[in-house]
Amino acid sequence: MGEGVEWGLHCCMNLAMLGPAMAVPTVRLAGFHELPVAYLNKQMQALARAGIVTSVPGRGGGFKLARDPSKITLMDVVVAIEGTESAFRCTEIRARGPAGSWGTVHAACTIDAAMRQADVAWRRALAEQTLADIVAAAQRRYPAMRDRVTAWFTTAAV
Amino acid sequence: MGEGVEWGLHCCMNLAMLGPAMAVPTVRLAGFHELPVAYLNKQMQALARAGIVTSVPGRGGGFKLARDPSKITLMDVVVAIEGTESAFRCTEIRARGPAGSWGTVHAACTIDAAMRQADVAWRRALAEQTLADIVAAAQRRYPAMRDRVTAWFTTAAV
DNA sequence: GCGAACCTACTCGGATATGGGATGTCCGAGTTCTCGTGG
DNA sequence: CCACGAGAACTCGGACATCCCATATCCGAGTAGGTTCGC
Repeated sequence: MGEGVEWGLHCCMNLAMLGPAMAVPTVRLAGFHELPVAYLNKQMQALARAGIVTSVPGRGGGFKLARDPSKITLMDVVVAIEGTESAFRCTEIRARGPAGSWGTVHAACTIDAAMRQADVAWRRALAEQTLADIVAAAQRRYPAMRDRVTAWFTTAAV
Repeated sequence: MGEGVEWGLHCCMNLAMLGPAMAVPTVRLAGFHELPVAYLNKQMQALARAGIVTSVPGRGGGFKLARDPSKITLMDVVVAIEGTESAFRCTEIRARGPAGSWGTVHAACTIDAAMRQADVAWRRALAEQTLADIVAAAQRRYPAMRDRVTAWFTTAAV
């Protein structure tokens, strides 16, 4: 799984804490975690295309969450950045070789079905957790987090 | 996810249908699905190292399942070939940047916990299914499968 | 003082290089079967 | 006919190339805000 997923999740988490009022440019989002600016921008574009964040162009622009954090699941973010394909991809090797002419290919591959079942379980687990849940959990452990984050992001750049 | 996982699963499935008596060389396993011989051999070595199959050297040798198919889970095969690392890897980007000095790092990352939870669900789904289950399911759809597979593998090479 | 036009700086957006890991290939060590030979 | 030994062929096992995608970077189009000029 790509590293950009982690970045996107953390950035979305920060945007969720900041609220939908202010737009944060990529430079600041990257600076908060010391990430490569241009590459993070690429991930943010993916999030924008998926409709998770909205981009505000021009001076004073940036990114902000497109909808309430309780309406954004981890699944949404992962799919937006990593793509919709499942980890396991059945290439139907049954069709190649001697067994290809046996007629067994006309129905679903048993192995593919099993792997797909596991993939569904994974997706379901991700879809059950929203950004709001994550923020709430973090807030429960570090009550001062939101204040410190908002303080840093609203402060003028160093 | 690597393509070798699919190959390894199908090969294990074939070995399960053939029974533990005969050892099948890589050439035949590859020929059944028209796969690159040497590269499949690499995957089989991984399965051997993991103790899923046992290798028989010398003429007439090959690979055979190390234990009963009901004792081999899909999880075992996937881990043997793909490795034990989970898809998502937390690099602790919280520690970098200004938030690194806030002391929030001393506890687990909330995002990592959520992703890990999904990963556990995936692994659990894979661990619940054994090779015997897969073979039984396939057999249920194509009752003649085992016979045809054994027939092909026991027949002298073309 | 007020408004408008211009200009600058800043932002996103997509097109463009680069490196590491999966993919693919090769040859050597070791074992087993086979064939020939002698008793 | 049987035992035995040398040979050959076949197998796994790991070391060696190659290709593709994730990573990383850059520059251009476009916009908001600040500035200046005119009234």
